[in-house]
Amino acid sequence: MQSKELTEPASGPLQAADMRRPATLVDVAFAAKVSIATASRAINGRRYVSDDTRAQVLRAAEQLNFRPSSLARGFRAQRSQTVGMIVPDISSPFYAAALRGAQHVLSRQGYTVLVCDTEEQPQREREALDLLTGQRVAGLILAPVASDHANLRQVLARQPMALVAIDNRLEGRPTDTVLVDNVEGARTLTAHLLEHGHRRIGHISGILSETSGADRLIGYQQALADADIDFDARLVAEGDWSEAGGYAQAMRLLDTANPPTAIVIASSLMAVGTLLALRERNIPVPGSIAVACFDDAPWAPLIEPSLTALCRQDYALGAAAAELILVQLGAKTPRTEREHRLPMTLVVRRSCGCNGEISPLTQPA
Amino acid sequence: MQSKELTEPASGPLQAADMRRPATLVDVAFAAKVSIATASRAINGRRYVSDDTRAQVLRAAEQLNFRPSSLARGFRAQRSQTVGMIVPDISSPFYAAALRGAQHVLSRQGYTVLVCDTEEQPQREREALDLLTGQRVAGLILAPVASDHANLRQVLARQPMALVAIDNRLEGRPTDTVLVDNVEGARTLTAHLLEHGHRRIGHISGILSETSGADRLIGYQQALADADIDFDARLVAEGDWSEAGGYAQAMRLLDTANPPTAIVIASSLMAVGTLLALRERNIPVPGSIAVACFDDAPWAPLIEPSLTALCRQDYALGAAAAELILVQLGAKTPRTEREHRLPMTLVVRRSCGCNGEISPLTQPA
DNA sequence: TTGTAAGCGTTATCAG
DNA sequence: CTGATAACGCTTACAA
Repeated sequence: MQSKELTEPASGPLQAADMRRPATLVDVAFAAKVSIATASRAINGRRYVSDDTRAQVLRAAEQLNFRPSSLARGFRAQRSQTVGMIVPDISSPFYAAALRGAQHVLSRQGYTVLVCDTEEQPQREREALDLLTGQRVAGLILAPVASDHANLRQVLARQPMALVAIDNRLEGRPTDTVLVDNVEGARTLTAHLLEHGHRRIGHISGILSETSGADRLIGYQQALADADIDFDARLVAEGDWSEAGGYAQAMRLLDTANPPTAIVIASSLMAVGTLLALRERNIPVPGSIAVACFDDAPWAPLIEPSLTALCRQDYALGAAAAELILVQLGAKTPRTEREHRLPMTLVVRRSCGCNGEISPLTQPA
Repeated sequence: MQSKELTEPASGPLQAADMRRPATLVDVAFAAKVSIATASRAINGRRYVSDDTRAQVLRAAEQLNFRPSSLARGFRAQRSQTVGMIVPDISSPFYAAALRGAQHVLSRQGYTVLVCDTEEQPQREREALDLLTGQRVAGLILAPVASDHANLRQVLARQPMALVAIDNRLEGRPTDTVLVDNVEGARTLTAHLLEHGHRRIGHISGILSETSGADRLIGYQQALADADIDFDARLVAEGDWSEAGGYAQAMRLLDTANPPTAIVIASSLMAVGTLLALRERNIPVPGSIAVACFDDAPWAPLIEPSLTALCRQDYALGAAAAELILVQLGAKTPRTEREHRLPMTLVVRRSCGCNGEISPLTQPA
């Protein structure tokens, strides 16, 4: 008795393209003179639609500029075509590149990426989690800062959601994880400085409560052990990844009774701080103190002296995390490991004491 | 006759917190022994709810770990609490910082940010627009690359949506826009090199079909005109913002009959390319050729010679764009201009010929 | 092959 | 102040 009203949009059929309301499936069905079900099937490329009908519907959709509402779809599916990404600082080149990689992979499968920048605050990490939970994201790529993940566990208990940790391991919960091979990287850097003949090698570490920071320290210790050198805790200064932190910790090491002749630094930003400290003290690099660090950057070959650094593949890291999300969501992708550990490559320049060349470009795209 | 079934969730009341389905308003209402309508009012802090009832509802919500579904809300409102951001390269420090600024402002108002990276391809810009349109984003922050915005206009005709352009003007359509003062910046750089006594100043420009590239060229020309110097088109080489482009265009300028004695470069990345070219040719900087560029970077003080550059406030740019979105959405925010032109400040270092100091830090946070 | 109708969670309208 | 109910756009059993 009311089938006419049902197929016809409340505000009348769409005739002009300048209507103030996005076209809906009802509009399309009406224009193509079919039922909504048929229109839906045609749009989604399902079987059991005659070629004629399909063409008709697609033409109508085209004409009306129809864009299926992801909101309605997600609402019905109880899950949005959306993946959240929570990072401590999206303006950091590492996370920005990782985001790019993730977004590249995900957008190809029709997902969009919701970014949340926690500004390094656990409080904001919790807020972000709530926000994304409310959005019913299908998956979450998380670069954890807070070590307390009670609320994360709580959320996941009620919300089935693909989860991949990046950069740091998520302790206390088996989770797909993508990170760089921090232990091996630190071994490589330290071993390289050992090859230059250094025996008193310092380490400006990252934040040690983060697994990446801890792992880098472990690698440094392993390399020393491999060379039969006793570990001296006085040669380790805990930084906070930042340039200012690197500066401060470098000063601390320089002010010890017996300063190192070489330093392994856990980030290039801290290396910059260190170089500034050394410059201030008029200590020649690599002459009096050699330096090698993590996290190569585009400017590493240009500074004085050019930085010997480990190159990480941030884009690949984000892309790998996204792939893992897709795997968990059952999308079509190759099966992958539980913990991806991406290798890093040493880019030898001059700060370590080598005669590094002047290379025009540094990081692979 | 069925009110019992309606207030009680289909799968039975929620008792344990480990249910496999997020709590809904129905669950909360049931637990608080009120109607869904009342529960909704209580949750949303609306009037006409007794304090007792409200407390009861909030307690139930808390217990059940209730997170209102943004999907359902958005679906009902025909608009998500979401703002899209389309940029050509999110791993570029400028866009990354702008994203951070935007996300900071928007998340404080309960919005989340959907990022799309177009990888500089107009095709992907169109796809991103479709994706975000489907998501029924409330607003869109767009850093345009494609000059053809026909489809954008088409989309906007049917979808009411807050829109703010950043970085480049969106020609042919009055749009809120936030950009840096490109003309003034180029004038400043050029004038500074003029003060050093240079009369033959070249320009490695950005992409001239983008308004930022065009404006920078205009500023360069204006400064020359102000100094009564005739414009010589042979001194302008159109780059593409990239390091490789800067290298190539620098070589081109060097290979002309009468090379410039100073160069204004439209981006720091291109300046790096230029410096590498000059180094390759053994041309001392600033001795034989002085250099000054746009887009200061953290590593600018560390390279050899340290770069004289214009500092842009990317974070502020993103934040301003977000504010404009909020204004358009009628949220509570101060009224703002139609076109924001953020000033840039000249950071004098050594590549221009000044005796720039070694500053420990560069960019303001 | 096509059509009908239920239902996803929320808010708004209207009746009590 | 509170409760019942319709509606938002879409997918999907199920019916034809």
